[in-house]
Amino acid sequence: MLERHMPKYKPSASPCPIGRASRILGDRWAMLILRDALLGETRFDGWLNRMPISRAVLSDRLAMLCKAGLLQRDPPDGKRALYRLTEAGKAIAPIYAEITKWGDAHVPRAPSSEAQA
Amino acid sequence: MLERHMPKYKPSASPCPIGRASRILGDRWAMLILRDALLGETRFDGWLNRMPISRAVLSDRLAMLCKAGLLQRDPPDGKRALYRLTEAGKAIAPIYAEITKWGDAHVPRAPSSEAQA
DNA sequence: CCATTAAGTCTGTAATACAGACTTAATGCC
DNA sequence: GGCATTAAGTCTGTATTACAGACTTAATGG
Repeated sequence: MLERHMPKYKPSASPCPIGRASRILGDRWAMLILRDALLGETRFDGWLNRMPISRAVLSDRLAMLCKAGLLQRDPPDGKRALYRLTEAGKAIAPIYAEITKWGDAHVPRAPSSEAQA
Repeated sequence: MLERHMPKYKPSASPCPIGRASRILGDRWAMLILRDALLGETRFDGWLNRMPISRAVLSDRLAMLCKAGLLQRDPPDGKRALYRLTEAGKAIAPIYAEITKWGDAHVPRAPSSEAQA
């Protein structure tokens, strides 16, 4: 059991709330995991099927989001767990509403190939 | 002139605006660069002095944000350039307002050591 | 009790990040 | 014009992180 990734989430001491938030939200997979959590996803394999993320990275990001206090693992250990949004996690909904507005208005879809998550 | 980084910004074909936006905003440095751009920063060395980012990565992210249409380099080539927010770039302000509210309410500051960007 | 499945870990390889030195062109000053 | 300064990078070598995909382990269902 070599603990190869341990950093997970290191909180920031920045006085700027965006600086602190960027440690959590400033990651492509974390943003997508939280989007699906807001849509009701709670299972490891659920996220795995929704987006092209590897098991190792999903495991890492879920642990990060738990440590940062946005998700809660239930039960805390063992295999068949649910990941649920905490109050802090649910509170990102307004951020996602604004990102949705902005993305719709200003980030055009790439022509084609395969549409990904 | 080995062009070692060329990917820069690859737009997403996802129908979900958050999926598309995550290619741009889902990066710690991009979030911080845009924050400072909203506060008026326009120069390469300005960002370099405001946050502990390396020159190579700053160069890469500014190019990405230009390619994604949030910043405009002026002049397009040459040395002493200004990076200015485009309309799409300025339009992220409401997102940052929500992140600020959320960060203030739900992301506590780490105890101490050095406060970073 | 046994098969299945959910939630991981492990291994090797490829990509990215980093610090810090180096380069090159525009600017200011005389 | 000539020359120092500075702004905006690139280059090199090393360390971290990501990735695909096989393997492991424990809970569940019958």
